[in-house]
Amino acid sequence: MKMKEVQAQTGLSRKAIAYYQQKGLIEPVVGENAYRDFSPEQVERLRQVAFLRDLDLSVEEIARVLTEDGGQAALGDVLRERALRDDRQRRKQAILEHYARQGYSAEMRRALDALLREESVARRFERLLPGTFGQMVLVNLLPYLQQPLTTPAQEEAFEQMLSVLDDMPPLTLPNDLRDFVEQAGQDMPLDLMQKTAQHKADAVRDVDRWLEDNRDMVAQYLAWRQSPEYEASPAARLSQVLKAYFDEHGYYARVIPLMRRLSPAYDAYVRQMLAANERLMEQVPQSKALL
Amino acid sequence: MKMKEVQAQTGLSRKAIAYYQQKGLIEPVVGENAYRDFSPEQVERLRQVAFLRDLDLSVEEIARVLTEDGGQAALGDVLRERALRDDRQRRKQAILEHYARQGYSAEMRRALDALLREESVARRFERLLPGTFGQMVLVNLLPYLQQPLTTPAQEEAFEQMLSVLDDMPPLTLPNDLRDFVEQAGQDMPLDLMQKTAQHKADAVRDVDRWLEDNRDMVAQYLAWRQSPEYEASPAARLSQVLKAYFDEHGYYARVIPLMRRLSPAYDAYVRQMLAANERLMEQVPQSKALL
DNA sequence: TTGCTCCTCACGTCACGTGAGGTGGC
DNA sequence: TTGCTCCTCACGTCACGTGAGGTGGC
Repeated sequence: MKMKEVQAQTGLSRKAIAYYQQKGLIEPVVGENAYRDFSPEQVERLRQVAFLRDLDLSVEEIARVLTEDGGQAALGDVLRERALRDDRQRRKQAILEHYARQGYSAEMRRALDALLREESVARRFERLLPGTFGQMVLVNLLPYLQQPLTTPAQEEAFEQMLSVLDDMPPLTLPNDLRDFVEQAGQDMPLDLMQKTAQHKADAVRDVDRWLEDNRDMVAQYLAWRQSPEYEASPAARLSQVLKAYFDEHGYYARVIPLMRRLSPAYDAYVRQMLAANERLMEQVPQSKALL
Repeated sequence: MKMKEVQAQTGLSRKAIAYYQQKGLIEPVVGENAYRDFSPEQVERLRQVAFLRDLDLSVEEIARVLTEDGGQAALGDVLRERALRDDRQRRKQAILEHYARQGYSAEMRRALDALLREESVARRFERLLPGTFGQMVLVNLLPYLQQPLTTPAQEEAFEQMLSVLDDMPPLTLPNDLRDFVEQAGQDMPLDLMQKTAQHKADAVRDVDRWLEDNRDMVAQYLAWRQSPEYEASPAARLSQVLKAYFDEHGYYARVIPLMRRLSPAYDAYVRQMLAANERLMEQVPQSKALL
């Protein structure tokens, strides 16, 4: 099939098609006269490209979504990124409405700064930890990023954190683990993640009480974690891969300390968590086996 | 104040500042050595530019918003455009989620096509009729644009309509009328417009009944329309200016007929409206004076 | 002289659009 | 030969970023 026909069938322009070819989305046969020849499958693919472009996916996102392998996971990533972005968009709209009514104020500027910090950190984590992970890690940090930075030292810590994140390579999972994560993430909407993070923060603030209230669950969890089923499950491997990744690229050694410097509240949270961990070891000695 | 200091105070980059200067947002004094010198007022203005850019307004939008005269109206325009855009965004997100679950289907393509038609018409009306007007005209057409186009003739009518709209010059109102429109539009959120349009369509479908139910209101309205207060009000002038604009640029002569060709439902609506008008003249003879 | 500030090009990004000028097919 | 299809440059868009290479101020 030649150019004109393909344009008619897909609704795409000559230039758009050439551009998608240049970006590697299709590889038509190029004849001796330099004419392109498109197979029906390529036309179908172009139809999909047009559809996804019309939904505002970037060409690069489309390339990821339309690969045989991991397309579903890539689509999940896009969907989740969009959900977060739309949420920020709404909050920006609210600030703008506020501005329309009251004019510029330093307070609005601070609110926007927090939003922008959130945005830049979000983008980094999306790059590093695709899929549900990026979001989970992010959701744990977001509440602390929303507080205003008051000292230059805090701002510097923030900038340093960004550049550390920029220097980290993205986590790449073997195909089976990636699919496992994607599956697990399917039923994990954003608000549930946020609730879980909140719940964890609450638990950490008063471990003894939490242990009291959840004794059975803790026992079950520990049993599972030490069971052969767990050892054989993708979850176990995933956990190891993650730990190794975070260790190797200085997440614990560099990112966490910078977060603690820029947010006193996060610092307090980490200290509570460390203390909580110790209490857990004391109260539930079997948990030591998890280290 | 020199470059470095301005960058520090505003958080803007050297290049961003130069770009805003090039676009005419600020005009610093340029000395003999080609060094720029910024006044405190210009720095304050740059702060506002930075704020609005961070809220994703384009530089051109910012230029309109930050003019002495009509800035408030321009900001209102931006706000309303964003509200419509966000709404379309959400519907795109819904289609994408649908795609993620079920894969590509012709039905989804049709739904998206309707959305895109809406988008391109919306953009045209935003250009032609800024402020609340564009939205009001648009909201009246949207329900009909959402239906699928089944014949090539309908698609052609749509394309022609777009090019007619592209050839129309934007309506420019004198300052006082523009401010009047902006004031009136303040308390007119989108959903109210949609309800009003729906109510009008219902009324037109059964005029006699509507006249019956609203006899008092109609009488009051007619009295007002013929009162000297109305004649002296901005509303009267506005109505004349609008009619002249629509007449002169072929809205009645070209756009409406094309809409009727592309949407049978709209055609029916227009015919009902014409009939309703005649009934109105019969039943309420005073209404003829409005012609 | 040195280190810092500031300047002006020039080129790149993203997803194409808009021609200009030329060739191939029927 | 004519009209149509297809091609390859080249340049533009938006809001800057990233240098390179040069000058001014203290």
